[in-house]
Amino acid sequence: MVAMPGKERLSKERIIDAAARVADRGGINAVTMRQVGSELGVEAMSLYHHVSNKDALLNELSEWLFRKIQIPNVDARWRDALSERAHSASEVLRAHPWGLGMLESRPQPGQSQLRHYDSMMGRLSEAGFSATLATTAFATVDAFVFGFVLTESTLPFDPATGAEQEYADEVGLDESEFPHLARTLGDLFSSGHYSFGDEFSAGLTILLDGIERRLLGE
Amino acid sequence: MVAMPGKERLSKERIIDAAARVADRGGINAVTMRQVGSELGVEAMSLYHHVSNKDALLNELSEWLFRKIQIPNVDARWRDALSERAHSASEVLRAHPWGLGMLESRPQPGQSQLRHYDSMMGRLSEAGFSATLATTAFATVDAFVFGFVLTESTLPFDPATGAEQEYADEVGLDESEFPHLARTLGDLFSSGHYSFGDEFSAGLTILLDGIERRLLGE
DNA sequence: ACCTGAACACCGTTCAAGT
DNA sequence: ACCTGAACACCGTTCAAGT
Repeated sequence: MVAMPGKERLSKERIIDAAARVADRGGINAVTMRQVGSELGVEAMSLYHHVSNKDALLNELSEWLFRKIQIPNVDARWRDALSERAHSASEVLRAHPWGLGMLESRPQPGQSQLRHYDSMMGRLSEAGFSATLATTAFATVDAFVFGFVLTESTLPFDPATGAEQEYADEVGLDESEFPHLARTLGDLFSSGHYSFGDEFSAGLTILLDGIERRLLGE
Repeated sequence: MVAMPGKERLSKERIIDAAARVADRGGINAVTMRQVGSELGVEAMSLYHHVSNKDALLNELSEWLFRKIQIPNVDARWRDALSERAHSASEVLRAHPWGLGMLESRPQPGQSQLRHYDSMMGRLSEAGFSATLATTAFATVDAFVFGFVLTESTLPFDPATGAEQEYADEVGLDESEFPHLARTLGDLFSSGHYSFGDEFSAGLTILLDGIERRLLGE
């Protein structure tokens, strides 16, 4: 048998990459053994020679994604380290929003997560954080990042395009039913350049300020 | 025909309640038309007389869940209002962790969400928040809550039982590979009563302190 | 008006069979 | 050693049929 054109050997790596492409196109529900197989020009059953089942494939996919989050520089000051982690994580998750839906059903922090924890605990303890405060700080920043991207992904407009106002107009919020909300939105848009995406750094700054205050008070 | 024992008339409400029970038992993936039907002693096809399809049912289920989050008292001070919202939301989501997985794939804030936004904007603007700061404050607290419960749900131990140490021992973290992490965990557990669940109020306090600082500085 | 059975195009997974 | 076809028990959904 001659090698077929465009048909390389299967491997775990190629399967995970294919699964990621399928998820990027159609969300996590599109990731079926049959779809991933067809992305590779192969029957679904062939995948079972390289991953033990679908659940294992999803675990690998989750690791694949979280490995993309950058580990902050060893020389970074604590504030930069937390901030870099937050920005890198939010970028990765924004590019692959299906990752959040996976978090809930995947168990266990994987190797890539542990490497992140370890590195961050190193930076923070060097900066004088107690074990407790370091844990709180990291957990809080991570929770904020995950939750923010999750919220963002449910918005009915794309925050990147700044179409917030068009959306609000379109919905035609009932002013008598939601007076406070209507006024707030009016105020936001009257400035002419409100973007929900900016809330990310605003929230992160509030968080880091809160952590700094706690650090100095310890 | 005589009414069958235990077989009341179907209704949208009964279907949503049944779907919630199925999700509580088996997670969101267990919510299939056939499973929900069988929970009600009825064929899957019968459901289509009351909900247009599965997607509509999941939207109703999402509304059902978010309606459970308490709207803070009108007289509450801003800090209490945000704190009550955070605690109520985290309780509801902790009791029904499948709700988070739904957020990502559900579009649109529903009526119950809008009511919350409106009420909170009312409390915050009375307390002197600008529209921008009010939005940032609410978005940040919500992101933190969602993200925290999401993180918590991926932990391999139940934070309510305080079995953190047993887990850490069991994993047998490689001290040479993750030295900082190992030391941090050692410090945490040496106090004898570390509980990850406590990170919630610790993080929330940091957040509220950060918001207060911003409010006074405006 | 409300419920159902059969049917269709999908799933994950097993297993025996091909090369 | 690696891939596949047929099969099984599941999905969501349609549609014609029952009461």
